[in-house]
Amino acid sequence: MSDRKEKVATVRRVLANEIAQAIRLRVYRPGEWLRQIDLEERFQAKRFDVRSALEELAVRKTIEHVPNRGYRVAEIDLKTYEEIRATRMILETASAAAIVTNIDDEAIARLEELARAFSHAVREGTRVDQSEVNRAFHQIMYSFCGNAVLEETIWALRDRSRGSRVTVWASHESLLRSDREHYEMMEALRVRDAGHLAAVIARHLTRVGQEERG
Amino acid sequence: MSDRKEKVATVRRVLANEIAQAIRLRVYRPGEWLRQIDLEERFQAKRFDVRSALEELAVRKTIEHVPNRGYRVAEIDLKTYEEIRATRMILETASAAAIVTNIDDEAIARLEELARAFSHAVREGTRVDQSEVNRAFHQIMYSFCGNAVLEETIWALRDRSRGSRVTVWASHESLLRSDREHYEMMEALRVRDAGHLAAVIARHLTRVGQEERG
DNA sequence: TGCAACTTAATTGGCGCCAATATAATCGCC
DNA sequence: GGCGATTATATTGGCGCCAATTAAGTTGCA
Repeated sequence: MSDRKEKVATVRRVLANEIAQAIRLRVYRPGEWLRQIDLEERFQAKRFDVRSALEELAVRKTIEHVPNRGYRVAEIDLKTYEEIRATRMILETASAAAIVTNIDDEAIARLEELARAFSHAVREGTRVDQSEVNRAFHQIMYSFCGNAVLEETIWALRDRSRGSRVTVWASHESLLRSDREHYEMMEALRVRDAGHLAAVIARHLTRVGQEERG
Repeated sequence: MSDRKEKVATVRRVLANEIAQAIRLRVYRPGEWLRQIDLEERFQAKRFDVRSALEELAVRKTIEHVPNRGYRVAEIDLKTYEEIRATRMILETASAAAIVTNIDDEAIARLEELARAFSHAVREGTRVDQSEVNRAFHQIMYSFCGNAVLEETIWALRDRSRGSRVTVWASHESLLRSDREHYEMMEALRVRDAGHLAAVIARHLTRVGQEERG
């Protein structure tokens, strides 16, 4: 409508997101150094833009900056991981109420699709496939919390916890449980049961944290 | 202890914090343009560092970047302000429980001091004095939530909401209420009443939001 | 006098060069 | 042959220049 808040997609912003995606896709793994020359070639970008993008990601804590050494994919320690998990727990369970009131049937249908896609990925997909489908599912769900800032904050935290060396789904059993929980979440959404939705989300996050230690 | 996670204070990071502080102190007001040449002189920094610092603040959403126009102090709209408030509400009330269990007498004594300093600032200080003392009070309190990530997240949101054009304490009456609430929070801390602490925090945030509209 | 086109001034931002630094390789000594 | 010192190589990062862009100022015309 108005030209007020037009989001300007600068080169560095786009590049930062591309690199962030590559990190999610495990092209670059936690602890790995991101050499500027490689990035220049891979993304066909100028050196300056690469540096800007890396700086942006460092501010977002996706990567870590070591002066005169460069940038590497953040490798978060267990303590920080637990802290992120706890903070996510607070925000994600709190958003359940708003999601339940705002969600519509069309969105639930899209979630249904993604839940099935996840079931499929569990059987024949790669870890990355599973992770991306799972991401898409939650992206739709949280987009209905009706609070852009809350949404951003949740995703900032989720992206940060990617830096964990431990795999998110440690066992195949936990993958199957995540799978079932997607359907359980949708059931809670259909009957507009905020408490139930929050409970499923909490259970999911708790489980992930516990498997780590065990 | 270990040299592992040594926080490196680069020039740009220090400068970014200095500029952020200047914004908090209302040296630069919401909507105002930050000219790079001015910043160079004021902070005795090289142009490149100024630009890096501005980029960092833009990523942190403290300022806003308009290509070929420059950077200006973010001027958040009412909707975003409300969203930040709602998110803060979630996080800050949720941290009450941990604060209550972790706080010690020495910290409460320091809070007592700051609460008195605030009372004093209400009577004879400037808006900025009041704001900074208030900030110090909450900084100590939230530092006892035992979760560095949660703490960071809370402060990121608080700093973002500074960009609001509306004054935080609209009336003198609301200032007095904030003043009283500091003592009420300490009382809750002394008797280890998490519920009460959360309630005071919630009341404070709700009130601030309501005065805006009214 | 008001408005539009043009000129001038101020400001931002892309970019490449090279010095500073870290890492790897080589060499020499024990 | 192992290990420390030294040289060579690779990589990062500070910085200044100038083109591109925008804003301000000025002139001319209706």
